[in-house]
Amino acid sequence: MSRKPVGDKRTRLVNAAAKLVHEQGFHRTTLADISEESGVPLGNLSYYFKSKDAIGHAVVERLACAYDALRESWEAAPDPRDRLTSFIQLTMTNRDALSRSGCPVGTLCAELSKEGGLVADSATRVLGELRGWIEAQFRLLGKGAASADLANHLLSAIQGVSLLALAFHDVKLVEREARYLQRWVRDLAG
Amino acid sequence: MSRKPVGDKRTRLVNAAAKLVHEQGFHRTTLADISEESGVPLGNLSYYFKSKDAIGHAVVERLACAYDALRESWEAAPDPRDRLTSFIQLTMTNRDALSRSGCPVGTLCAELSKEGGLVADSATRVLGELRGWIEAQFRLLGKGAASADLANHLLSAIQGVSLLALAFHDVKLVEREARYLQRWVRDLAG
DNA sequence: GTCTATATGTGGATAGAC
DNA sequence: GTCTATCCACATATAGAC
Repeated sequence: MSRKPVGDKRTRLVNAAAKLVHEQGFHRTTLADISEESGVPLGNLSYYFKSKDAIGHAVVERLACAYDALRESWEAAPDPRDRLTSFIQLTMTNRDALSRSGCPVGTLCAELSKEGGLVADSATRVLGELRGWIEAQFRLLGKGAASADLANHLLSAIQGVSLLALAFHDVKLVEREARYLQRWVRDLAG
Repeated sequence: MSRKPVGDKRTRLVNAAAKLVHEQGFHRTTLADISEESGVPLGNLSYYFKSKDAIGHAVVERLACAYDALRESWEAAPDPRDRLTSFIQLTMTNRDALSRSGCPVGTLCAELSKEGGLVADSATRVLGELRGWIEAQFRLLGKGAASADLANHLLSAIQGVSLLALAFHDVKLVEREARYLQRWVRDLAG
């Protein structure tokens, strides 16, 4: 019952692809890059994925699962305000990666939404699920019909500061905006 | 003194490249695309630009000039609050293009900042000039040391909503966030 | 299932005639 | 200055041995 280095090859491929796509973007990441990073020979990729888009889709599915798990952990808190605080705290925790490579979902949407396609659509869906969850928290806070706008506003702020942090390579931007948003959530009437 | 269709070839090339880069992104735009869009034969591009990066740089310079002109027009208003309102109004005016292709500067930064290089740096500089101008308006409003944070907050909101509008292909997002920000600027104490 | 070798297409850049 | 034809590198995808 011997075990290979880290998980099965499919998992290693998706992990490698996720890392590279986040750091370099989807177009700039080649199958050769993924092969090297994962240690799986180039020609073997096609056994696990029939195309580069299929790898991209698997990467997005992996992100979707990660966000599912995060939301579940945030829901351990009974107060929706605390849940939103946890969400904002995530960007604070990841501020180094954000200022280096941006938001893994947001930059993917920005890069691929212009051309459309399966990967772009699934990345947008991940963003949409997150937005829906945020909106639900505002609803629980009694914001009613304004909840959708508030969710878009919060997600915009997070995505926007991630983009600025990436462009200016400035961690402090995330720190300051996160503090700003934490106050904003705390001070919301309701 | 006969005249060619629209301006000299160099200008036509940059205009075509700007349009395509905005709509498709930098990597996905090929020299062949630019050749076709501009009507300038492929092999002739090298006479005007020595590389694709040189074209990208010219496109960003064109954007920088456009924003210079915009800021100058906004400064016709003596009240900094009105100037900021004009800035926010710009995204409202361009909401259709934003929801189709995102912010011309922001998406370029998102795409290229991960790899660095001349084009990424100049795109970031355009964003920085805009940020500096916004900060100056807040300073004129007496916001003092908080002006930098306020500028980053406003620019983040604009960039964030542009990204969401692009991902979800939803014009209404821009309309609602613009209204939100207009109120925010109007209600700022000072 | 795993891998080497390669086919096929495309993109950026250039050579050189006019 | 302008344009046609082409080179070369590289990326995706596949063929087929083991």
